Amino acid sequence: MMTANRPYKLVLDRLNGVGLRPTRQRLGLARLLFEGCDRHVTAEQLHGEALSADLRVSLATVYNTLNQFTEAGLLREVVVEAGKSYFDTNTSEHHHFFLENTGRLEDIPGDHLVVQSLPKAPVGTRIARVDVIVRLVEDASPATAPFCD
Amino acid sequence: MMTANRPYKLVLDRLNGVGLRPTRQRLGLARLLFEGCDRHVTAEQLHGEALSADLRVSLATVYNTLNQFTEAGLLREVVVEAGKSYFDTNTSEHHHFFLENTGRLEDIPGDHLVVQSLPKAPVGTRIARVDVIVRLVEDASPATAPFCD
DNA sequence: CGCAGTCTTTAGAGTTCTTCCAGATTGTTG
DNA sequence: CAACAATCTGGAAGAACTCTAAAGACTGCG
Repeated sequence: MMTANRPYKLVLDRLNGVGLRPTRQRLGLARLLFEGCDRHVTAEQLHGEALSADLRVSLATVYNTLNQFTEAGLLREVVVEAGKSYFDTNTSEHHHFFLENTGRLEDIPGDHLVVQSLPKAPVGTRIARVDVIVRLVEDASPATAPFCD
Repeated sequence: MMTANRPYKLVLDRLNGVGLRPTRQRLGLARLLFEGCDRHVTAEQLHGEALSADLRVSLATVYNTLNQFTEAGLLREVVVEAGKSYFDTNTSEHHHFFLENTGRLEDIPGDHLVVQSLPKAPVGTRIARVDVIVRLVEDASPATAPFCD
């Protein structure tokens, strides 16, 4: 009853949890990012959404916030195209489909993909992360619209 | 005996093979790229090398050439960092180590890495390529210098 | 060989994405 | 609520890349 009336509560806790001051801008952006299903956004996209949602925020702040959230482990950066960064709200270990035609990025569901027999890291280094991008191109038939992005 | 005295012959054939006019610039860049072992370079890097090698060529031409070689299948583009493109002279199917500290990109040798149980592509699409990046960070001990890049 | 005619190259301007800056604003703490 | 620090902002700056229009270099044909 109470929580239902306080939509900010969840994201607020999230910001406090990582020691980021809960400003109007950060709260608003966090709601856009974390309320609803997993998302993959660029800074420009998120900025556009923020303006549409009547959240006055500058592009510089969107960049700052995305980077801070990423450092704090709330987001994960995914690089698939030169000169563009995507931010993924799903920080668990998983991989991606990238639709080259449209620039859409999607999680590969479940554990449908396994990397077998990882090579050992060269001397003096250790593996920090393994990224797999499955690049897709549009086929003859039109794709169905997905729920999330 | 003869071929040993004509170092340009191999790259010349290569350019002719893909229908690119063998200009001084393209020949020079092709030699830097394809004579010697497999390489991973950025446009700026290659431009620097060209100048050091007394090959007068503009940065715009380096970009043009790298893109043309890629379209022709002589190179493969690899994206690992936001806002930077690497070009790989090894066009066969393989994956990469990326050393986050230094920005070095290296091939993962042999078939030491296998992607198991690829998910099926979403309706209306088909898989064009699968990229695997194993991201490394430097450990305590210093890494040994590699032969190629 | 020589000269169209076409393809390439080039310097510099332009684009896009992102970060930096310095001053104004906001959140927090006592 | 004052004071201090953290944050936000628009605009300038930067990095990587592409575009443009004019000059230069190959190639094929005569």
